[in-house]
This record gives sequence, structure tokens and C-alpha cells, in this order.
Amino acid sequence: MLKKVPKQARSEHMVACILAGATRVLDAVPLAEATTNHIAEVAGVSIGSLYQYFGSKEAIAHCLLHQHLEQTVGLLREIRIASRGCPVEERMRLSFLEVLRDHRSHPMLHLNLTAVTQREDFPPSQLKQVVGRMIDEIALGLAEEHPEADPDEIRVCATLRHQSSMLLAHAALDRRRFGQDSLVMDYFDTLSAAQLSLLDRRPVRRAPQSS
Amino acid sequence: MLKKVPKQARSEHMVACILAGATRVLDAVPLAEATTNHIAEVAGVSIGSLYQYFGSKEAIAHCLLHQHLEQTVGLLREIRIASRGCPVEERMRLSFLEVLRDHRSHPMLHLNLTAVTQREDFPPSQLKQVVGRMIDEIALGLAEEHPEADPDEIRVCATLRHQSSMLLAHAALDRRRFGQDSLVMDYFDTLSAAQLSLLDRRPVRRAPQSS
Amino acid sequence: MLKKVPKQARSEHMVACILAGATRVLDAVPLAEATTNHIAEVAGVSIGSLYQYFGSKEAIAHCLLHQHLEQTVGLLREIRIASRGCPVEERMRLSFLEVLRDHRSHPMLHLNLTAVTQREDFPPSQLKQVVGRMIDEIALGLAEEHPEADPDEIRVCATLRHQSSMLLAHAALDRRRFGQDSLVMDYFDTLSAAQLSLLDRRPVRRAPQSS
Amino acid sequence: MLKKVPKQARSEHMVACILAGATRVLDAVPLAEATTNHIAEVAGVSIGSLYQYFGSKEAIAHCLLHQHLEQTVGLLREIRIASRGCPVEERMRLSFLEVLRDHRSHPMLHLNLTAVTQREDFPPSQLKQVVGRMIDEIALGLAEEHPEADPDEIRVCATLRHQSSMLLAHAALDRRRFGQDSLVMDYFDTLSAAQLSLLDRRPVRRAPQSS
DNA sequence: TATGAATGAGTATTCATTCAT
DNA sequence: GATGAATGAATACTCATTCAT
Repeated sequence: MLKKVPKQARSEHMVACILAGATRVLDAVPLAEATTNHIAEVAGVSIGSLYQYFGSKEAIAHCLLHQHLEQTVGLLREIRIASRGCPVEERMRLSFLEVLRDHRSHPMLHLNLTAVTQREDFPPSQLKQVVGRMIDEIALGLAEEHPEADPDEIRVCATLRHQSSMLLAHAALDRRRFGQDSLVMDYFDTLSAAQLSLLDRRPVRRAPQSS
Repeated sequence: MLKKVPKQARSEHMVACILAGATRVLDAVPLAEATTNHIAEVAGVSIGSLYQYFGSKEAIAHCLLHQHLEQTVGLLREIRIASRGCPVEERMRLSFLEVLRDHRSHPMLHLNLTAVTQREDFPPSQLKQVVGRMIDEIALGLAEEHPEADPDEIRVCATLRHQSSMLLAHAALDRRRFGQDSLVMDYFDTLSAAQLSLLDRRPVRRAPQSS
Repeated sequence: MLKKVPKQARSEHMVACILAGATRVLDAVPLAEATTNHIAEVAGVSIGSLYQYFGSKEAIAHCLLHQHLEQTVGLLREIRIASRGCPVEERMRLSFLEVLRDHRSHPMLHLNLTAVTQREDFPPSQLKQVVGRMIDEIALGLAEEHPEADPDEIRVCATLRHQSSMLLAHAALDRRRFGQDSLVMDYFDTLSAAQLSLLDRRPVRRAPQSS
Repeated sequence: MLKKVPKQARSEHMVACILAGATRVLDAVPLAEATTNHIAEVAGVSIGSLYQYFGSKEAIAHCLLHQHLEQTVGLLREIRIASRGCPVEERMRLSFLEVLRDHRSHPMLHLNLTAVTQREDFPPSQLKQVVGRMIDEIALGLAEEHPEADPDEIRVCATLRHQSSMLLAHAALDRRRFGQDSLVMDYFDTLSAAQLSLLDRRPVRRAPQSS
């Protein structure tokens, strides 16, 4: 990802500055419209230095995405541990609220980073690993609630939760549709319950309570 | 939308070619990276001709989106009319399968068109109208099933269905995660039932705090 | 000049329309910014027809210039003949007023046509002839006043008059400098007198009357 | 005027090269037909570098015009100071010879720069100031000769002198008409005397109607 | 190592001109 | 002849990337 691993304090600070600049820039314009010169300028770093550490514009985006995923995984772990003992719905909701908060603070950024992921030429290895760790973390949470469930099934379910949380959080950014968060949370609760019921092998389909 | 309305057969063919080319190109790369020259080349049309009918790169994307939405609205209507008498779940599923098939045939394209929609400078009127018609069409389907429901509530529900169908269809594109459609349909059925139950005012959620 | 000499009434009308359109367009924008499509549109003629009669954009400008010079030569002749018997200054002034009026009615056009003349690749023969006739006409006027003067000298003087009249008329278009025509005419009279004195072989130089 | 002020020696050289190239190009073709790529090529500089310092094609022309006017103002000042004590005609002639020499060395260039001035969208401030300084300089010369004259009248006269010098110098470029400079100088002397006499309030005109 | 000047391939768009109808 | 759709070379300008200082 990084062209050169920063060893000295100065280098580390440089890389941090560049990423901070990139965060600000990519939170305002799509990656394709963001220029490296602009990122360097906002970062308060010379364009030459930027290329000392990042081989290309995409490398910056990838690094940012990586950094962000790592951060989120950490947060989710903390919440999982801290919320032990709470009712399921509450635990699910707490995690999602964290994701939501994160998206709300950098609306465009997440759209951009997701777009990077969708590219055909998306580079695998490094980033796939972090996504994997994210799924693992979610799976851990589900396993705590359903110790009896098949691990494979739990992973599939975790993957779905990850996907849908991201999608819902993105959608929630559109204030025109989701004016109030209560609507989003309602939606989330419904989704979440449905998903959990899938895990219970007792599908909700066909008007369950109406019988 | 179009700079000049094609009158002769030749012109119509030209516009069709350009849109076909744009479809192929935008199904491969994000709009920001697609070049007008490339679109023209793939369309087998000179760049000058492209600009004879479309004032800008964005105009092409907008036209494509418009065309596609119109098509989908039409399909949904046909399905709604043809499926009268079938059980609810079946009707819902038929519509969604259509959406899914469409996404599957042009995976990237839909991602791109959605991205266009998210742009801040997204132009209103023309396209917003078609999105409106789409919601209306979904609302009609719901109203047939719930004639007693409040029209406003139906529209909200229709909007949510539209959103979630899109989200699910997008997610389903990721073959790495949804290898078999049965999984997607399971997911859809669950979601769909949950949403319908919301309309019934009998939420699916298990043990909400309100009890 | 013309690709094809119009023979029929319809063709002549066509050419007239094109030239009228070109006049309107070139009176608004510099030749380099005027497009043939725009000229055709303003002329109410198809672009294909325009190229039927004029081989290129420049051909139109040249034709316009030619037409205009012919017209001016004719006007100057009429004035010369009609003003016989008037005092010299009056005669000179009458001619210049005609030139000035013409420039005032199509300010930009003259600037443009002059610019065409200045081009390095300005084509000779045809247009040079008309300019020659213009000089001849002016020379005739001077000869009537100075029958005793050497013909060659008269031609040089006529050339100077032509040049300076054009220049002065152009300059007079700049209302910021020449707010009132009286100033222009004052200037013209001074110039004119100085030129006539050159012809008298009694140069004005060095404060003539102050001695 | 300049997008970025050159600080290092290298940058200054770059800007100098670009302006030199632009001078050569604009001395051959009208601004509208000069391409930035061509200017860059002739200047031996990459197109990117050109745009590093000049925001647009027009910016180059304006800068060139500015530079040239500054230079001329400086020259005229030097001549005025150096020629103190010489007879009036001599002083006037010396200044004009300088202008003439300048035009002769870059015939088309001056035509082009003047054309730039005539554009409707001609930007004010910066360039207008230099033109103002030019008039001021000429006025200073006149004031030395006519200390008793009204300052306002001197400025009007200076403006006229500036105009007519330019016009005459432009006209003199046409070697077909002004084969020898003696003719131009004769013409200039006559004009100059006439103008000075205007300032003396004793018009040269022969037999005006006011007598 | 840090800098930022220099580079030039690449982009959207225009417009003179051709030619099938 | 008249039309206007089609063409594509050409243009102004941008920006990722390199490299001399």
C-alpha cells in the first residue's frame, strides 16, 4: 500500500498529514475529481513528498479505506465487549449506531471509499484481509447470541449484516428520504430481526404472527 | 435532455447507437473515468455525432438513466397487471426478480447510474419525475393488496421498498457473497414480509421495548 | 471568389442572403469566432448551400469586403461629381463623412474586414484591383483640385488619404475617445489640410503661420 | 496577469521563453489563430509549463501588451530627457522614430496587440493603467514645450498624438505604400506641426468658415 | 529527504467541411 | 440544386507523475 514504510517520526507525521488531507478532500469530491495536487496542498505537504510515500492517487484511497476499516473493526469489538448482557436488539443497534455516526461525520468520504471498492480493478489481498476481519468481528457477535448455530451459517449471516448495514447507513445519508433517525432505526430493527430469524432457521416469511 | 430531437430514421439509429455504446462503457468503468471519445468509439460513431445529440458527458448518463427507469417502470406495470390473482409473496417476488435480472445483465451500469443520482449537482425535474413514477407504480401494487391502507403510508412504504430493492439487487451483484440466487430470494422474502407487516401496523420485531 | 457564379434568380437570391447573414454576423463577432454554421443559420440558408457558393469561410469575408469596397467607390464617385464647385475642404469633408457614416452603421464589420486585409496570406488579384479603383477614385478628386500636380505624386497622396481616412474612421468608432463628431472633424480637417499642403509642395512644417 | 509569480531564476527564464515564443507566434498570425500548443512549441517549453504561468491564451497576449507598453513608456521617457534643448520638431521626431523602429521589428505583433485592445471584453485596470502612463509621458513632453498651456488640453492633445502615432506607425508597415521612411517622416512632421498648432490655439486649417 | 517546477499524454468540446438523401 | 446529418482534425486546458535542486 505504502511505497515506503515510514520509520522516523518525521515520516510518520508526513503520512498522517497526507491521509488527513486526503480525508478532507475525498469527503468533498469524488475520487476522480480529486487531484493529487489539491490533496497535497490541503495536507500542507509538497506534491513530491506525497509521491515519496504513495505510488499513485489510488494508493492513497486504498490506504484511507484500510485505515478506516481497521478503525471500525476496533470500535465494533469494543462495543461487543462492553454490551455483553444487554438484549440482542440493543447490542445490534449499538453497533449500527456507531457505523451510522461514522458515516454521518464524513458523508461523502464513505460513498467515495465504497466506490473504490466497486472498481473492477480493485486490488485484493491487503484490503480483503481487513474486510475479512470485519466479517469475523460481526460473526463473533452473532455467535455470542447463537452459540448453537453452525459457524458457516453464522459467517454468511455476518456477511449479510455487514452488507446491509453499510447500505442502510449510506441510504440514511440521504436526508431527503430519511428525515429522522427514528425511521432509519425502525428500518434497521426490522431488517435486523428478519436476519436473526433467518439464523434461527425459522423464516419470517408469510405473515408469521397473523396466523 | 437531448440537445436535438432525432427526426429521421438515421438520427434515431444514431442516438440508439450512442446509448448502446454508453451502456457498454458505463458498464465497465465509472462515469468519471469514461471518456466521450471512448463512448463514441465503442458506439461506432464519430465524436462529432455524439455531441450533435448530447451536450455533455453527463447528458448521456442522464439520458441512459432516464431511459432505463422508464423501461423498468413499464416492466413493473406489466408484471403487476399480469400477476393479479397470485398470492402477495409471489407478486412481490416477480417484480424483484425482474429488477434483479436487469441488474445482473449490466452490473456496473446500475452502480454508475445510482452514483449519478447521488451527485450534489443532480438535475431535478425530468429525472425526478421518472423516479416519482416508479414509486407510484410500486404504490399501486401495494394498494391493490392493502386497499384499506392510508395512501400516504403506502407511498412511504413504496419508497422504502424501492430503496431496499435497489440495495438488495446491488448487493446481489457481489457473486463472491451471494453465490446462489436462492439466498438472495430468501433474504428478499424476509425483507418483503417484514415491510408488508409494517404496513399492517403489526411490526415483525421481536420484543420491542414498547411491550 | 465565388465557387460558382449564380446564373438563375434563385441562386442570386441565395448568395445575397448568405452575404446579408455574414454581414450581420461579422458585425457582431470577429471572423475567427464566427462559425459558418452560424452564418448559414442567420442567413436562413442550409450549411450545404453556403458551401455550394463559397469555398470557405474566408471566401465569404473576401466577397463581403469586395462588395463593400465596390459600394464605397461608387459612393465616393457620386459625391465627387455632385460636389463640383464646392470649396476643397467641403468636398474632402463630404467624402469622409460618407466613410464615417458607413463605419458607424456597421462598427464591428469594418474592423473585421480590415483585419482580413492585414493577414499575411491575404489573396491578391481580385481584391487588390478594387482597392486600386478606390485609390483611383480618390486620385481623381485630388486631380480636379490640383490639375497642375504630377500624376504620380497625386497617386501617393491619394493612397495616404485612403489610409488615413480608414484609420481615422476606425478610431472614431471608439466613443470613449471621440465623444463628439466635431472633434473627429476637427482632426480630419487638420489632417486634410496638412495633406493638401504636401501636394502644394509647400510643406506646413515648422509653424507656418507663426512667422 | 501572471497566474503565479516566478521566484526562482529558472521560473523567470521560463516566463521569458514563453513570452519570446508568443512574440514570434503573434508576429505571424492573429491571436485567434495562434494556438497555445504552437506558442509552447515555438517557445521550446511544454504546454503544461505555459499554463503554469498563464491562465489562458488571452493572459499571454495581455502580458505581452503590458510588457511592451512598459518598455515603450521607458524609452520615451529616456528620449524626452536626453533630447532636452533640441528643437521641438526634432524631439517629436526622435520619439516617433523609436515607435516606428519598434513596429518595424515586429510588424504583425503590433497589429495583434492593438486588436486585443479593441476587443469588447478587454479587461481594464492593469492594462489601462499602463496606457494611462503612456499618455502621461507624452503629456510631459508637450508640457515642457508649452508650459503655459492648460493641463487638460495638454492631455487631450497627448491622447491624440498617441493615437495618431500608432496609426501612422501601423500604416508605415505597409511597405507597398511607404517604400521609404522619408515619406513617413514627411507625413509625421506635417501631422505633428498641425497638432502642435492646435495646441497653440492657432489652427493650421486654411480658410475655415470662422474667418 | 523535501520541494515544487516541469512535463506531456489525455480530456471535453467545437466547427469547417463533406456527402448521402 | 438544396438540405442537414455526419465527420474528425484541431483546440484549450488539466493533472498525474517525474526529477533537478
